[in-house]
Amino acid sequence: MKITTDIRLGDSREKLKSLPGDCVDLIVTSPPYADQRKNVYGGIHPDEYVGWFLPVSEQLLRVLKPSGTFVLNIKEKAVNGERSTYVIELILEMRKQGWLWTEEFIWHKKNCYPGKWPNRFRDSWERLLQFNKNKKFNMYQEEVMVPMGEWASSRLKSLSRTDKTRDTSKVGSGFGKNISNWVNRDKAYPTNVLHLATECNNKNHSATFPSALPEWFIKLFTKENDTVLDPFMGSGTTLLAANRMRRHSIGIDNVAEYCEMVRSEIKSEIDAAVSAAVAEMR
Amino acid sequence: MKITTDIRLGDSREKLKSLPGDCVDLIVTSPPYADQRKNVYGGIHPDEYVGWFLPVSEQLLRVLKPSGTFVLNIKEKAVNGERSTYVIELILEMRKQGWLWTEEFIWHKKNCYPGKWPNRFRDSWERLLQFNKNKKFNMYQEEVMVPMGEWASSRLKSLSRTDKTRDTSKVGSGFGKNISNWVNRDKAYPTNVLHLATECNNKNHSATFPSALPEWFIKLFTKENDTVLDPFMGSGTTLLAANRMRRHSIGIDNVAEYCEMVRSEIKSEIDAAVSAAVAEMR
DNA sequence: GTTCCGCATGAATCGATAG
DNA sequence: ACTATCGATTCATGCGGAA
Repeated sequence: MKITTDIRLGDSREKLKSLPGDCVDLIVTSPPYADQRKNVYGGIHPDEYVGWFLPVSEQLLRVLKPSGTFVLNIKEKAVNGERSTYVIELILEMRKQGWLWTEEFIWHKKNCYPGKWPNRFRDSWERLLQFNKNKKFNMYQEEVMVPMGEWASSRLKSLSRTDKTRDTSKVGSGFGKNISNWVNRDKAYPTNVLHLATECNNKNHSATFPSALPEWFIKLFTKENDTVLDPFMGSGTTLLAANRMRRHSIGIDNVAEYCEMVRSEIKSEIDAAVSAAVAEMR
Repeated sequence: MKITTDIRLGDSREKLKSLPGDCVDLIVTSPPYADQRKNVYGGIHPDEYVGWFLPVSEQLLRVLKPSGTFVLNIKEKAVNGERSTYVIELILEMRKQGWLWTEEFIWHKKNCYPGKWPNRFRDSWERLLQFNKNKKFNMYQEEVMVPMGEWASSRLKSLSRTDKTRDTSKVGSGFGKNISNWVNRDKAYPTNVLHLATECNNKNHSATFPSALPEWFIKLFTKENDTVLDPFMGSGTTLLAANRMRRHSIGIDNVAEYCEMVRSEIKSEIDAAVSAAVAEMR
């Protein structure tokens, strides 16, 4: 079966209306955060953020299948010495729309942004909010547990020197990591904390999150030939992962060159996969 | 100077009223979670939790010094397949009381409780909500620094051209302004994710948090002879840490045997410390 | 083939200064 | 008073080329 990739240029609030209802198995997205990435997107004021997002989530509720899942990657910024409240307000408002707030995963960023301030430390985590339409939804835990071997080993391969140093050190009042516990363990049960680095090596375009992030949720919440939607596609990390994993995908973005770029990357990945397959058959 | 430990038996909502205003430098507490530890605290229904807690936080706002900090360890439980919203509602209500929601730390539990559910993974993190009265508060960041990654030594050995030339003319982050600050630096500031085990060395008492947790916040937000308060003392982890670190402490609990137990543990720790000091002097 | 080293860059935040 | 812009501060990672 051919895997389709549907990329649409435009504002999600409008473009989503053209999709039929109950057509998507998984939504993974990272919308522009309030007042961030102004150069690319407009930049939404924190006070207006909830009102700006609710029309989108209303449409997402419509297009998601009853068995589907919505994963929202977001983090509130610190303004004037205080954390903004628009994210937690959004959770409350989305529940009024009919969403169930099923879970909150944590993305623990290994390499967070540097900086120093008199009243706070570096922010090294983001929220991964899970929403569902029903209490019953598709979840293929085994799929994540099997690749959990890869997951754990790739995590160990890059077990950074810093992690090791801080393990043994008593400085910092006994805080430290003990990831080495994972060695020699075949299967690991995942938890709701994901420990990943941001990919900061993208050439021209800022990747929102590492591809391991959507990959993990795609494995967990979909099977082959299901459909994944990202209404704020950006550089297309979610769509590329979906395509590689043989899931159909729909992406929406209001920046034309992003749409073009993702289209051509998808195409070149397909071409590469085809020629690899051909080479193997000979 | 003698370090005092003040343990009071009773309900926090009442007992806190007997404390003078602006007398506490740091509050660290882990209140009974909704509907849990029923046997001990009677259990508060999730729907009533906010209303139950607000009179306490109102008193805490009164007794905390303007330069002080309130650290609240809490996590919503999953009820009926959904995460309860009482924690985020509490944040919004406490802001109405006058609290600033300064930061949300994550306690990433190394070895969380094993288990498996059809629709969720193990919960391996808890919230550590930081509240303050003022934008300016005491914070001793140097006290909790962690060893820096090894990359630093090689980098500083030969200051790379990028570090020297990188300036704000490029988009975004301006590194390379004051590299001289970095020479001979071997420690880095921590982040807002705390990664430590759920050690419960309290043999037969309801497990709260590991002592490393209050220790870290006591280091960060107080100095010697400051005063630490735990309005839900339980087995006294916070008070014991404060006492060891030579901070005065106040603990409140409505279970008489907890109060007795903490008193006697504090006493035996002091006795042990005294005899160790005497032995050293001989 | 490994390991090592140099390199670029990231959803940042605060305070001061300017309009 | 209130917003907009600018400067200062700060780590850790994965990649690619070299040893």
